[in-house]
Amino acid sequence: MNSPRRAPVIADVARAAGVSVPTVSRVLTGSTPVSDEKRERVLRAIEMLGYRPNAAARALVRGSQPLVAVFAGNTTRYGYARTIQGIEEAARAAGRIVVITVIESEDEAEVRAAVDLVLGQTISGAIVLDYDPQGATTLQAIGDSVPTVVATPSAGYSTFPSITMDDETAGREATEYLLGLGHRTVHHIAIPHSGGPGGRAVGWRTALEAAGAEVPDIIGADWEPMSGYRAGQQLAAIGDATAVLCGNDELAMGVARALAEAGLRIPQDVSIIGFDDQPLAELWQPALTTVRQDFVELGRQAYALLDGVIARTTSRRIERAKPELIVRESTAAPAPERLAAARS
Amino acid sequence: MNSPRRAPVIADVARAAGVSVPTVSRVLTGSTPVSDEKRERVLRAIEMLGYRPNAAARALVRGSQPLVAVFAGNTTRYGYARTIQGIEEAARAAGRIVVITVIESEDEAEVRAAVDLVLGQTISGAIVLDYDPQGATTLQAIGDSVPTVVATPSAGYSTFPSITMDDETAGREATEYLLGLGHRTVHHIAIPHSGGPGGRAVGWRTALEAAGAEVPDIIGADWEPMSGYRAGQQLAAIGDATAVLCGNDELAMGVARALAEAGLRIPQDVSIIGFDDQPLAELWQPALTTVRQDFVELGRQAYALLDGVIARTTSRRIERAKPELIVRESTAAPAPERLAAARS
DNA sequence: CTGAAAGCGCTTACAG
DNA sequence: CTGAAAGCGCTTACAG
Repeated sequence: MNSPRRAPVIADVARAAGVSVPTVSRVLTGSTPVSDEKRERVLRAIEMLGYRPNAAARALVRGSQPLVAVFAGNTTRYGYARTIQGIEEAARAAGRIVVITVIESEDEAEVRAAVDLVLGQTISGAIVLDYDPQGATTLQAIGDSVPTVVATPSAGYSTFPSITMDDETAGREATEYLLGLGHRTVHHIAIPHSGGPGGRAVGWRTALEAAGAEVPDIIGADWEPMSGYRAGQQLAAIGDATAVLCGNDELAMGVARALAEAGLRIPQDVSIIGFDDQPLAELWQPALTTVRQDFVELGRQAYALLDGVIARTTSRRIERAKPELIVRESTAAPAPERLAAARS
Repeated sequence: MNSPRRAPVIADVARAAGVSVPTVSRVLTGSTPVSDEKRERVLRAIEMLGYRPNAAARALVRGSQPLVAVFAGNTTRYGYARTIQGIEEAARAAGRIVVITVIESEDEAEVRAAVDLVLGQTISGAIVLDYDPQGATTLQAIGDSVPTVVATPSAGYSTFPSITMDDETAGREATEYLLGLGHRTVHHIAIPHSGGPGGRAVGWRTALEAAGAEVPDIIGADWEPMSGYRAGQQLAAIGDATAVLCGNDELAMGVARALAEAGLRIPQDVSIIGFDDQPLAELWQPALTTVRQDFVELGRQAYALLDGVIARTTSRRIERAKPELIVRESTAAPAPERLAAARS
């Protein structure tokens, strides 16, 4: 049942249908009219033989395959996974298939090897998920060899057409919300590389400075919940923190657990805001206030942009997907006694 | 910076190096020895021109591309995402790239369209993630057109070479553990399609029957936490439940929230076991007892198996990845008063 | 509308 | 070790 035999080729179809090879090709591509009678015969032969055009041969003459390459630092973290989902959906709907490559390190040789492997394919275009430093290295390795588009959380300085989420505004608004609740300042537990231009940390700092609030040191973390847990322990040790903005929801959950273990109540003692609104955020106890990001839509837009770039209809348009603050149970005005304690 | 120009072809390299085209091909493939001097010249020309072999041309003569297709019902859910991660890692290490296609529905025409799109490519092989009913439909659409392997949670009856997790044993052991703690019976909140041969529900039922325990009706759910929440509300309404085995961790978390809202304590009133050990499970409060599944490893094994099938070294070997029960805080012996209440 | 011819960029025998 | 030739399976002008 699973031992491949020689697949039929276009000549087999032509023979079976009693027409020439180009005629079969014409009914396949629809490029030129074909008489109803011959078309019928061809279609029947295709059906009978189970013929499928050889994409490699087609690509060789056409110059490209209906392949779109996605380069990502990761495929399982929430933002990446969702963006990829959006890209795949849009690509499939457009009749293109997506090859996905994980760029694990920033090492130039490794990046180049991974990129070359893919660029050896006659792909139609590439989408780079520029959520981390590998993104820039990848873009450099791709160069101008293929139409390329980038999806990025922060409005960087990329020369490539790109779709960005407005992370800076998101960070600013979340911080302003907390400040508006009466918090003296807001701590920030950051995912890696979010301090660059247009990043969350920039918006957070801007809001703090505009309000004349003290700007605490950023507590660094990675993307994993356990890292948030450790950051939460640091935060608890600070003692006077009443509000914290976390780089993603997993971090926020880790922080929440660490604070709870330290005897702090959420939101009475400390308010927490996450980022992403992943499915568990609303079920967490207390339900997480968070900045929702529509990654699936970002992915769809990235595909659409690439489509335009390939067709040369668009070039360097920058779209922005708007993040949205979802207020739930993990944020509140600071308790007066906690504020007083902090003051002392 | 992003406008492609004509890419150099092998003839350009040959000309620049002052050798014939086949000689360039020989240094590229290493199929036949080439004099050091010419090899040097060729390598230099390749470097200078930035030449990359055209994979479509290569595929046309070789009959296949270094492409492995992955068909999955979903790319973002924990098990799927992790399995895909394992496949991608292994494939990249072996110099193959992976195209991923989501099969959304069971509709035969849709499945066939998606499969045909991919099979049109001269791929080396395919891996089907048979975690849902689409899996079977996909396998049928692929037929014997290409070397194919399946990764599945339950030891089904597939005629394709496959890697399975031993879901039945996992379900049985988790249930036995709960029974051993003193619970009278164990409820089951099931993800879709887990009741088939080799499935979790089978192991659960087996353990219950072996212990002479009552077998409660299965509460159906999907994979999302909110669905677990609703199932948890149903469970709370039952009143006498003291233990529940959930089809995945997200479900377990939803259940936990619903039970907590109903005033039930975990684990004093109700013990909960999840499935997967996703990263948040250990941070949940109380930390979730769960059945850990190594999906990344499952993915790697699936790739290795496919590799063997392509090379005709292996054929229908069945591997089993062993799930492991991780005991944490969400399970305990039932409280005597709760047992008494249940009895009345 | 339709067939014969050429060509896409490579690799693989075939002769040396 | 190396070049000239053929061929992989398609599509695209070119003539009718």
